[in-house]
Amino acid sequence: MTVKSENRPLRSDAAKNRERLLTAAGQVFEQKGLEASVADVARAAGVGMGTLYRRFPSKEALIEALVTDVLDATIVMAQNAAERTDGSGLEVFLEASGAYQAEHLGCLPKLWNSDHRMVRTARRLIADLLADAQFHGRVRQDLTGTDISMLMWSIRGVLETTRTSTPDAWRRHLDLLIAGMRPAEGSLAHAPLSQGQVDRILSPPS
Amino acid sequence: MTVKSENRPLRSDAAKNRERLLTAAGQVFEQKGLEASVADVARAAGVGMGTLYRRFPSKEALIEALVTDVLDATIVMAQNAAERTDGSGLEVFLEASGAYQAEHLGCLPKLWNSDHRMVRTARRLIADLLADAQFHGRVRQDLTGTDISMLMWSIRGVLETTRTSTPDAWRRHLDLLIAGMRPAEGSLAHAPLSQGQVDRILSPPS
Amino acid sequence: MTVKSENRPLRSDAAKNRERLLTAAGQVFEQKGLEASVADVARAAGVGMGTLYRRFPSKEALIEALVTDVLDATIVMAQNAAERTDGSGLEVFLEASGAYQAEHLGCLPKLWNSDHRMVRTARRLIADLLADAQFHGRVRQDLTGTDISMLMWSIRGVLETTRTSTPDAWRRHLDLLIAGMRPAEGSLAHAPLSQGQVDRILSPPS
Amino acid sequence: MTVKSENRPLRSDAAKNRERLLTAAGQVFEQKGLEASVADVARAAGVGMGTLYRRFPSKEALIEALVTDVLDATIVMAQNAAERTDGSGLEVFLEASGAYQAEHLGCLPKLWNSDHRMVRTARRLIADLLADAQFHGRVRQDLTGTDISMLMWSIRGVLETTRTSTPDAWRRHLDLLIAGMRPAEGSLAHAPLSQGQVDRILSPPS
DNA sequence: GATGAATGAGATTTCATTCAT
DNA sequence: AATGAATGAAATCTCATTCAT
Repeated sequence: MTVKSENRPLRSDAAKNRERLLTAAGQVFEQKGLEASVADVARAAGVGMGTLYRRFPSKEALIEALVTDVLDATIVMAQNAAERTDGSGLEVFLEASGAYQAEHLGCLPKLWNSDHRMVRTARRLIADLLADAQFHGRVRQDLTGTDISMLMWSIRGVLETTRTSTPDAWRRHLDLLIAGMRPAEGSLAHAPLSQGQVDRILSPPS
Repeated sequence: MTVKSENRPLRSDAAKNRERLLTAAGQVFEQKGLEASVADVARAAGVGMGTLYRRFPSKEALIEALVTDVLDATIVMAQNAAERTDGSGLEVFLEASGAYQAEHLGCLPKLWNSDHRMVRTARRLIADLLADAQFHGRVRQDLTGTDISMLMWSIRGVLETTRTSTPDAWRRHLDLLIAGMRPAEGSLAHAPLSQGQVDRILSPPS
Repeated sequence: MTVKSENRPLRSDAAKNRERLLTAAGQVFEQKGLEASVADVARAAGVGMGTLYRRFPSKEALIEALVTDVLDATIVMAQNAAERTDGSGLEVFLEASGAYQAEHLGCLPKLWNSDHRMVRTARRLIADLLADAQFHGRVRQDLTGTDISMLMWSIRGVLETTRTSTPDAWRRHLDLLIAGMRPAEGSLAHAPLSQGQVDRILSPPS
Repeated sequence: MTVKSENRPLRSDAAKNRERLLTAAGQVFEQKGLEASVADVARAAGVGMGTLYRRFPSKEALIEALVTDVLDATIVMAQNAAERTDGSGLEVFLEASGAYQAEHLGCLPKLWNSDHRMVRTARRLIADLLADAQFHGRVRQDLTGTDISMLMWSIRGVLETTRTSTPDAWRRHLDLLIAGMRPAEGSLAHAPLSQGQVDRILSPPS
């Protein structure tokens, strides 16, 4: 499900190196956390440091590429979920996206944290899923897109702690979250975040 | 709400420095994350490096002291909440503890993550609050203590991202979580974590 | 007489740096003692700290490499001395090894102190030299290999103090030691150390 | 056998602290080497750092005081040995002084290394013992006082390695040294050090 | 006079990044 | 284009010495 965002196609061996590096980075960061050294990544990928730095100009760029891959996949998952016609798309998406994240823990700490171009795309798709779920009466009317953003952070929080020992723990938590989303008497006590607030969270005015 | 666990009382100047260091550490780690250097902390506290290391034998110990302070406070909050007689103690506690964490973001990434002695104390108190809430019919019967543990990780996840820009965002998320805890038809799709699983998460067999 | 024990050969520039580091370390430690900083060594070698630590994973490893070089040479000297057919090999060896140590003072304090694999090899060769010398009647019968071990510690003791000012002083002391080894009436008042005792000295049971 | 060299007598509690510090320093340095921290010494002596620094202006001074104590005792031992009328004084002295050093390992590395005022006193006494031994024909005529100096460094070298595990090993080595000192055919191959050379060793022209 | 807390320079070690081969 | 050696700034931690209590 890895996707290249480059315009010019890479030479095939170069592309292969890129894949190997990303796979290795995912595994290494999953095991040792993002503090793992780039040398570890290069070794795991079986390439030299120079090759790594030829593909990715910095460690940060390498991590961002991992994030991009996950976002890419997320968008696809949202699009697939949109094909549901009974309003269950949102739930299907949340479960698919949770599963995908559980298998790509390497970049978890940076996920849903930065103002990635693709985050906005994903957000629009998710907003549609939410509207559809509300239209079908599957979730309460007072939910907004920003609530779903928080929900992603929430799942990430669970995954961060349960990562290794209990890789399916997040599913139980998602059950609880979905239960909370179901229509019910009254409305939530606090107002939702505005979209602008979330924007400011992701790219602080500095 | 800071509490000394030492046996011998510290000399007054030493105690003052200890407080200054913890405060400074909280602020520095809140701003720069736990990767901030201890030199930064010492400078912020206005003391030399040696003083920091006299009080805390390692960076890790310094962080743990921050965690301990939060856990200490959490236990007190749980005890206070237990005085509610209408089963609302759990909710009161979650809201109080969320507010406290939002003001002590410095040690967030290590919170609810390690097998601290006090975590077990807190867990017992929380289990009582949960049982009381269930007894009064305020929350669904199929919840267990481990669900509340995950709920804490979840809130931490939200706080981690919203920390600076939107310090109250977590409240809205807690609304959703509490809504999910309310009694409802059927039971959650997945089985809860066993206590043993959570134990293994916090202190992995290595 | 430096010998690489690595399996894969080093790239030429790396090998050159390795040599430069060992030479520099020998000189710096000789002048300032083993407490000299590794930064001093790196500077003397004209390389960065990172290079030093790429070659030697710790200061201790660097020192051990110096020791290994000396032991390597010592073994060769013992083997050469073994070609003597008149029983003078032991004396030839002691004088050669003394001279070599006098020129490699850098690692003196760690020499003959640790349970290096090569120490055991050297010990066997020296035991042969001793037996041969005894067979030819050049040294007293009640000497044992452990006496020669002590003799090495003894020469090291003299070198430690006379190192800089009087680099040949040890020769006079060796004269005295050899005189003491010559056959004579009676036997030495105290029993020799057992091999086990020396083993325990070099690798204490902890 | 500890001796004060101060002119003005110390107040009794001050003197007691001095003793406690020296005893503690001896033990700590014996166990951990001279790299042990002064805080370790202060703790072992049961006094504060301030007290230590009131008695001894620096770590170096503390070590020198240990050395002074040993030299003091050495002089006494040399004087006692001088009462022998059969020329055995030198041997008696060497054995007594070896035993004393074996029990005061704390300052071993600095012993016989520096140009202490008392070293010259000791040296004169030892020269007398040597002359007497030579007069009685117990040791060879071509020995000089500087040979005995080297002999002390030699024993120190043995003690440095055998310190803990085999506290009596040096006795066997002294047997060998004494055997080497006995009158024999011919003379030692190399010339002895001059007194000036030894002086330069102990206080290098810098 | 004694205490032990505070200091800060300096030691070892790591690692993102660059560059010679 | 690929390799991995070199770099050196920065991090954690120690410890001889000073100084407030």
